Amino acid sequence: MRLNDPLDKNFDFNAAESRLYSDWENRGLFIADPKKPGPKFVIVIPPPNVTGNLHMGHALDVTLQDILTRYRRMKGDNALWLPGTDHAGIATQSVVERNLAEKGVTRHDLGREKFVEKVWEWKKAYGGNIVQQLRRLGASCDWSRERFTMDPGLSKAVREVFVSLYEENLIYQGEYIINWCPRCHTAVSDIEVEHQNKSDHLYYLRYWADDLPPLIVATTRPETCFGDAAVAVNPADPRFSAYKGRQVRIPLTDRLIPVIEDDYADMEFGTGALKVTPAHDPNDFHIGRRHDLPVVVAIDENGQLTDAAGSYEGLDRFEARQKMLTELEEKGLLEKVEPLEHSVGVCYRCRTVIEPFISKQWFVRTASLAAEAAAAVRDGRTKLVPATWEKTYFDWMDNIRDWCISRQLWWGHQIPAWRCVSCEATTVSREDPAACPKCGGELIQDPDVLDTWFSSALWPFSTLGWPEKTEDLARYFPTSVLVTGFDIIFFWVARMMMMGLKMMGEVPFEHVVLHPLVRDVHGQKMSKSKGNVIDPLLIIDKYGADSFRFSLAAQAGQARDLRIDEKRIQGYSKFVNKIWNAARFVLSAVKSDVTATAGAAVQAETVPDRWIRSRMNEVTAQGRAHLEEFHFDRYCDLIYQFTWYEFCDWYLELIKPILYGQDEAAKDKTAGVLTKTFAELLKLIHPVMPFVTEELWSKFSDDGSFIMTSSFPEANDAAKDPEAERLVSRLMDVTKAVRQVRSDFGLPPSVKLSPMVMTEDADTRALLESQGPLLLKLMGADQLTLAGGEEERSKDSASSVLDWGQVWTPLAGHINPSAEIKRLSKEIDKLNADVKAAETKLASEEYTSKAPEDVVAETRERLEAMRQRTIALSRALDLVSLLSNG
RNA sequence: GGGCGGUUAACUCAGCGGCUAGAGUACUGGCCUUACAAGCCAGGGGUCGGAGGUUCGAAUCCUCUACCGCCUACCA
Repeated sequence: MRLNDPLDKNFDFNAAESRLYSDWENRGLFIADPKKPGPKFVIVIPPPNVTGNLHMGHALDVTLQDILTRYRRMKGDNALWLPGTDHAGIATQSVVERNLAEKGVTRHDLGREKFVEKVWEWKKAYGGNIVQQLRRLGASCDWSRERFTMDPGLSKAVREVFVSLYEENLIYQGEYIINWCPRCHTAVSDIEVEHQNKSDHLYYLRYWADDLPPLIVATTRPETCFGDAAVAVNPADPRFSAYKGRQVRIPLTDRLIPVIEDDYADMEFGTGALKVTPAHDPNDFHIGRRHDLPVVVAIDENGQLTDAAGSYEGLDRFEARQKMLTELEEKGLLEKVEPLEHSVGVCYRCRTVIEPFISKQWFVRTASLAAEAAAAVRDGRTKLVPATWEKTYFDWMDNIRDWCISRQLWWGHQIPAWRCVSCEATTVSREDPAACPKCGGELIQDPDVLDTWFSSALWPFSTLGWPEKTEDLARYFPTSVLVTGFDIIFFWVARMMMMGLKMMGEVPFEHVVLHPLVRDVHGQKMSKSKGNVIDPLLIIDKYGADSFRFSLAAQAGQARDLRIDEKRIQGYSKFVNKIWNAARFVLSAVKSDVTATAGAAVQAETVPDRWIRSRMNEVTAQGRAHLEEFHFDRYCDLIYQFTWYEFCDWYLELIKPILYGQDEAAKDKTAGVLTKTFAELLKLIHPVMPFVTEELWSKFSDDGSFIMTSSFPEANDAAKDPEAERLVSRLMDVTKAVRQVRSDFGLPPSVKLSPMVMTEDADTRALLESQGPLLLKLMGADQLTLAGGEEERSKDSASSVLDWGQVWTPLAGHINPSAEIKRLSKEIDKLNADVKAAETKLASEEYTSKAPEDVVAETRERLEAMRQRTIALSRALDLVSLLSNG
C-alpha cells in the first residue's frame, strides 16, 4: 500500500477538472445499464437550445440535477441522467437567418430545402458547444444516450403523436384569430405573447349616422377602423337607444356598418360604444361570430394596411395611425384624445407588437388533456416542489385554451398533413403519401412546422425510444424528477404532463422540482441589453466548478429569485481550500488506504472519536433527508457547518495531542476513526463538489477506485452516542470559557494561563482529569487544575462561569484594571436586564400548565445560569477593583 | 382586474408556534499556534415592513395595511 505524494498547498482545479471529467467519461461511469437491478432514478435534462451557450439558468438547473443523480447513483440506485438539446425552431432559424443576412442572403433566396440544409450545417458546427459547456460543470450525464429533438427517432415520435391525436380529433385545423408576429412572420401561441404596460392614448372618433348626432367610439387603434364590421353597445345602455338598428359611417370612408347590441360592450369604458373589428382583435372576433359579421382584413401579415384602407394601403400600421390622426383632426372626426395606461402584447422573441390576425392554423384540443393533467397533480401522482406552484398550475390548466401548434417557419418538424390539389381533401399520415387517397390527385404538404414545444412535450418518453418498445423505455419510464425553472411551467411542464398521460397513460415524472430564477445581485433579470450577464464559464475559470456549484446549490431555496453574487462564490472557494487542507492534515496521519478504511469497522474509544462518529452519523441522516426532500440549500449548509466548525475546528484540534503523542496504539485507533470519518465526509460532499472530492479520493488511494461510484454513507443508530456528545460539549464550554477570559483581558498567547476549574460534580472532574490534556493547546494553557471548593480561589483571579461550574484564571500583572472595571460593569448591567426578562418569561410560563414541562425547565435553568454568571462577574469586578487599588 | 411571492444584522439569505433569532460576506480587537493567514480565536451589530388579533408563549398562525417584484388577463 503506497500513499501518494504530499499535496500542494492549494487545489489546482483548472488542471484537475478536465482531467477528472475525462476519466469519468472515458471509463463509462455515467452510462446507465437498464439491466442493473434495484430502484431506478431517472432525470431527463430540460434540453437547452442547440444554438445556445451556457447561462446561469442552465448552470443552476444542471447543478441540481447532477447533485441528485450523483447522490442516487452512490446510494445504489440505477441512475440515468439523459441529456439532449432542443432544435428551438424560431430561435435557431433566426440565428441562421441573421448569419445569412451578413452575406446579404435571405432564406427565400436559398429556398426551403437549401435553407434547412444550412441550419443543419450550423447545428453540426455549433450545436456541440452547449453540451461541452455542461461537461465543464461536471454534469454526469449519460452522453451515450444524448438526444436531439429532430433526431430521426424523436421525429418519428412527433409524427406518431400528431397523427394519433388527429385521428382522435384532438388536433384540428381551423380558421381562427391568432397572435401574429409581423416581424417573425409566424403565428405564436398565447403564452408566447408577453404583455407590456404602455402609456398610450385613447382616441374618440366620430362615426356619423345620416340624421343623428355622430356616435362617439373610443379606440386605441384608429388604423383598424378600416376593418370595422359594426359598432357594439350594451343592450342595457339607454344612451344609445336611438341608434339601435341604425347604421353609422366609418370615419374617412363611405362604408356603413350596423350598430349592434352585445353584452361585451362595457358601459363604464370610453363612451360605452365599441367598434368591432373581427379581423384584428380577439374579442371582436368572437363578437363577430356571435353576430355573423363580415371579416374585413385591414392589416396584412407584414403589418401594413390593405386595400380596405383606401389611400392608406401599403402603409405600416403605426405610420398609418399618425397620418390618419392628422386627417381625422382636419375633417373634424376626432372628438378628443385621452391618455391611457394599458398593456400591449409583444412577441416573446423580438418584442414586436403582436398583430391579432385571422388565419388557418393547427390546434390541439386541450380541454380533456388538461383535465387529466390537472387531476394527476391533484391526486398526487405528480408532486410539485415546492407545492405552492400547484395553484398556478391548476389556474392555468383549468382555464386552458386550445394550443396553436403551427408555425410559419422552415426549421422544425413539418406538419404531416397534405392537401390534394384537385379535391382539396386533407390527408394526415404516418407515412408520406404518394397521392390523394380519395381521388388520386397530387398532394402538397402543409408548409408549416410544429411549435418547438410540441416535440419538447414528448421529451420524457421520446428520448427513451418511444414509439418503439425499447428496453430503456420499459426500464426508465416514467422518470423520477424533473428539475426546471418555474418560468416554463406552462410552456413545458404542463404540456409534458398532458402528452405523457395521453400517450403513455402515465405521468411522465413523480416530482417536479421548480427552482428559483437566477438574477443579478440587484435582483434584475440577466439580459444582454442590460449588460448584467455573468458568464458561468468565466466563473468556473476563476473559482472552479466546485465553488460555483456549491454556491448555486446553497442558494437554491424555496424563494423565487436566486441572486448570484460573485463574492459568495469566492467565499465558497475558501471552503474548497479548507477541505483540501484538512485532507493534507489527514493524509499526514493516515495509516492505511482510505478506500479500504472507509468500509472497515473502527474503534472509537476516546471521547473525541466517539463524538465525531456520533455527529457524523447524525449529519449523514440529516443530509440524506435534505436531499430526499430536495432541500439543496439545507444540505449545503449542513455539510459546510459540520465540516468547518465541528470536524476541522474541534475534532482535528482535539485529536492532535493524540496523533502527536507517544501512545502508538491510541494513535492507530484515532487515525482509523479520522480516516474513515474523513472518507465519509468526502462522499457527503461529492454530489455538490465532485471535482475536489474525486481528486482527494485519488490521493488517498491507489486502487484506482472512484468516489463517484463509491457507496454513499448510511446512517447507523449504533453510532449514536449522546454521552460523548454531552462530554465534548462540556469540553468545548471549558475551552471557550478560558478563551473568552483570555480574549476579554487581551492576553497574548505568550502568556500561558493556568486555569482552575471549580466543580463539585464528579462527572465533570472525571472528564477533565482524563481529557484535560487535550484542551491545553486549545486554551493556551500550560496546566489545568481542578478544585473542589471556592476556598481555593486565589485573590488575583478573574472568572468565567459556566452553568455547571466555574473557571478561574490568574491574571495579576496581565490586565488593565480600569478598562476591565468598565467592561465588567457594562456586562453586569446587561445581565441584570436579561435576568429580569427571563423572570418575566418564567412567570408567564408558570402561570399556566399549558406550557410544556421541558420549556419551563429550560427557562428556569437559563435563569439560574444567568444569576450565577452575574454573581461571578460581580466577584470578578471586586477582585479587579482590589488589583486596581494596589 | 385576478393570483402568487417578498419585506429578518451593513449586504445576500435561512429559520415559519417554544433554546438568549441564525449563516455567509462585511466590520472590530487579538494572533503567521508545524492542515489551512483563502487561516485561527474572541467580539460588535437586528424592537424579524406597520397595526391589530389568537396564544402561557408569535419572526413563525389569523385579519387589515404599506411598499417591492413576478405571473396571469378579451376594458376597446
